[in-house]
Amino acid sequence: MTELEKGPLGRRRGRGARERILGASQQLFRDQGINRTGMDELCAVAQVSKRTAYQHFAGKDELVTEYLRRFDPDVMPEVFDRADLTPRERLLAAFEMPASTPLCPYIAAAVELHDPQHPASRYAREYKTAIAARLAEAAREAGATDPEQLGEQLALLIDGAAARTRVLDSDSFPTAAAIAAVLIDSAIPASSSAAQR
Amino acid sequence: MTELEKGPLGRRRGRGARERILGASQQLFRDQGINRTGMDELCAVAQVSKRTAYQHFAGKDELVTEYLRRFDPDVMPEVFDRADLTPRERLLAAFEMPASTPLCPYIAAAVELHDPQHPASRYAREYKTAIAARLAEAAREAGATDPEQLGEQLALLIDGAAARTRVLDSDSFPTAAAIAAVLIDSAIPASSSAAQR
DNA sequence: CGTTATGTACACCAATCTGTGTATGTAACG
DNA sequence: CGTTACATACACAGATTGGTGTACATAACG
Repeated sequence: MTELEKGPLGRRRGRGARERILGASQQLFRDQGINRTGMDELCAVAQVSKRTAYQHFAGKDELVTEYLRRFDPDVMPEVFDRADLTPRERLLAAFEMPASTPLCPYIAAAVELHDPQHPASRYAREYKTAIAARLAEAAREAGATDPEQLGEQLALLIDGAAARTRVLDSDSFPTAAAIAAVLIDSAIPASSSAAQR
Repeated sequence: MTELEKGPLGRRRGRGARERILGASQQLFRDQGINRTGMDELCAVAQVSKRTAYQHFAGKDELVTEYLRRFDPDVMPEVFDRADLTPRERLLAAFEMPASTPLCPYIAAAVELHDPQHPASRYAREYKTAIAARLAEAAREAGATDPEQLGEQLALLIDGAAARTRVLDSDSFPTAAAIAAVLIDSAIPASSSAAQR
C-alpha cells in the first residue's frame, strides 16, 4: 500500500489503461448515454480487458463519478481565458457553442442516474455552481450592479439552451444569446457598458 | 376488426386496463424514469397482467410514445385559461411551478430514449412548439412587438429552470421569472404595459 | 536478475429486461 | 342463454447487464 494506487499517477506506473477507460467513457457516455453503454462495449472501445477496468474502478458507478469529476478542473477555459475580449464579450461568448456539444453531461447524468444522492450528482452541482461563479466574476468585471444574480441568470440560459437544443433537435443558443444581451445591458449601468463602444 | 380496438374507446368496451396502464406509466416514468421502470413493475402497479399490457401496446416503445402523447391535449391550461389575469400576468404565471413538477417529461424522455428518430421525440417537439405558440399568443395579447420571439424566449426560460432545478436540486423558477419580467418589459412598448398599472 | 504491479483472455454467474405461449376465467352484450 | 372480447396467472425464452474467478503474460523497478 504505497498510497499511489489511484489518482493522477503522474506517468509513474501503469500503461495507460485508466486513461483509456476514461477516454472511452467520455466518448460513449456522451454519444450513447450512460445507461445505454455497457461495460463490455466500453472496455472494447478502450481496448482494455474487463478485468482491468474493474481493477481501476470498483464499479460502473465509480467510473461514472470519475467521468464527471474530470470536467471540473477546466471550467470552460475556451470562454473565460480569452484576454482579447472585453468582459461583456466574454459573457456573450459563453453562448457560442460549437454545436458539437450534445448536452451538458451533468444534465444528462442527473436524468439518467435519477438519484440526487449519487456522488456524481454532487459533482454536477459543484460544476454548475462553478460555472455560475465564473459568469458572476466576468459580470463583476463588466460592471454589473448585481454580478451574482446576472451570473445565475446567464447560467440558467445556458442550461435552457442546452436542454431545448436536445429536445427540439435544433440549435437554441442564438435565442439564449439574444436574451443574454438584453439581460446584460439591463444589468450594467450605462457608464460601464460604454467601455466597448 | 371493428376498427375500435384502440384509441379513446369512450367506455364502450374493456374494464379500464388500458387507462390503468397509462396511469401507472405517468407515475412511474415520472418518479423513476423510463429506463429504470420495468414492465413487470409497471404491470404490478397498474394491477394488470403483463399479457394484457402487451395486448394493448405492441411494446414498451409504443407505451412510452402514448404516455408522452397524453400531455398534448391540454397544454398548461392552469396557466393559459385563467381569465382573471392580464396577459402579462399570465406570461409570468407560467413560471410559478408547484415544485411538484420534477422535470418536463419530454426533456427526461429525450435524454433517456436518446434517439431523435423515436416517435416519442416527435411528440416532444410538438409539445415544445405548442408551449412556445401559446406563450407567443399571450405575448401578442400583451402587446409585444415580436410575440413569436418573446414566446420562444420564455419557453427557453422554462426549460432552463426545469433542467437546472433537476441538476441543482433546488428551485430555479424564481430566477427564470425574474428574467422573464425583464424580457417582457423590454419587449412590450410602454403604452401597452401601462394597461396593468 | 527477481519481484511486484499492471494488464490480459476467457469463461462464467446471477440478476434483470422485454416479450411470448398457453390455458383459463369473466364481464358484457345480443 | 350463449358468444365474444377482455383479462388473468404463470412459466419461460432470449438477450443483455454488471460483476467475478482463475490462470497467465509482461512491463517497470530495485
